[in-house]
Amino acid sequence: MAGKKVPENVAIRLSFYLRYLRKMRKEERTSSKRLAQFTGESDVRVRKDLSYFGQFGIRGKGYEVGSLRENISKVLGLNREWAIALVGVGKLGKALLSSSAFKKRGFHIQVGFDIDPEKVGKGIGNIKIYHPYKMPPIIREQNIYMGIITVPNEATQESADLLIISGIKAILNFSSASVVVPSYVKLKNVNFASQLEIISYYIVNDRYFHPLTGD
Amino acid sequence: MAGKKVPENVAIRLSFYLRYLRKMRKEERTSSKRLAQFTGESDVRVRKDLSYFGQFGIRGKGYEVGSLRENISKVLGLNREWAIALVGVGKLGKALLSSSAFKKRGFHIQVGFDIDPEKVGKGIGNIKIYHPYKMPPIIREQNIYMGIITVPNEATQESADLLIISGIKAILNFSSASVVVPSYVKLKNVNFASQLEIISYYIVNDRYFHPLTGD
DNA sequence: GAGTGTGAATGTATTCACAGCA
DNA sequence: TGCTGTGAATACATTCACACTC
Repeated sequence: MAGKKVPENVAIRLSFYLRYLRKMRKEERTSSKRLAQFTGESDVRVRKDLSYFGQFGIRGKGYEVGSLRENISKVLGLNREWAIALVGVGKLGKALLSSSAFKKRGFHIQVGFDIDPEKVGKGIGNIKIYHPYKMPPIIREQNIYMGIITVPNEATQESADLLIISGIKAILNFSSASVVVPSYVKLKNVNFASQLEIISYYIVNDRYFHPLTGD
Repeated sequence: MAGKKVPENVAIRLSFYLRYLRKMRKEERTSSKRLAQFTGESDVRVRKDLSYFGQFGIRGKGYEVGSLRENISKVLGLNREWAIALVGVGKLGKALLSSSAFKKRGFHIQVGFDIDPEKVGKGIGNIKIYHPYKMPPIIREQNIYMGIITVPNEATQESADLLIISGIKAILNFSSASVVVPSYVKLKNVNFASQLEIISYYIVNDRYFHPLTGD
């Protein structure tokens, strides 16, 4: 927005600030200090992060909760509804479908795809399941920009390819296979095993590195 | 390990390198260039990342796949089995239980906890479900260091607290509620809604930022 | 010649220190 | 006085350039 260099992963922090602000339905005002405490950041960092996108506070007073919530939402692109396609309606897919966290934030899984003939044609909740070959027309018609992949590893790349030719803009990949996408498509990998590997690294390296001498 | 300053999130990249090396069961040798291509990094970065932990390659030749795989595994603490406790055996919890990705990497979900009387006492696959009040003795006896939380938001903090008094060292939190943990406990949040918010940010900001002039 | 390993240089993110406003 | 907002200083991560070894 402003002409500043915006740090690469400010988005994840904004998302955290927002989570705090959403809880504060009661309070009128808050401060960078309180935001910081809650999110585990420093107060300067909170102010700096916000400053990349505008001047949302009042000097001496703090931030007005409601308007800050609005402003951050706008920066994150959450002042609208997002329609989502789910590819792979297995256990994980179904778990995501039933998650209320999405709907509350304006993310609507609107259609599902699966090759299982048992599932195709049926509906789960109020979404319909189609065979993947129907992706392009359906995704185009419904103005869907985001896709979630929860298929077995072997099917990951082809699922991504189908989403891409359907005109999707971003993919959230839950499979542990890696995917290649053209640079104009945003890809985010959420690999559960990787998460545990990282945790493992932190645990064992705390053992190697002496707790007092630091690194 | 060595006296170098190790970058904060080298672990996630190591985890990616490893994924590539695991696929290469056939090949004997590889190079930083090929690792880079596959993982979307630069070859220098690959070499630098590896150099923080030792000298694993041969000048002029490259890396021996098997030994590099071993070395990275050791750095990540994957040359052992990790026992895991699962708190919350709902849809997501069950999806994780049935995921083969964990077992293959030495992560074993060994026990589950849930307050639902329907589930307590029964087993799913070959793990048993207990009431949460049993956490401390069970986790201690079974040498469990990692906990995964997949409970509703309201129950998140108390689940974490129980894990912590049971002596857990690290927590992977799938709930969208934020948790406070003492500094000696590693916490990793995997919040699905956050992931989508970040994607949303990338999509809308690509619109603001001109595609050619860059940022 | 091919490819690793690494100090030095550059680029990016964070923190400091303080000016400015309610 | 209290708290935001921000240029300047510092710390950190990445990339460059090249010495080194097979």
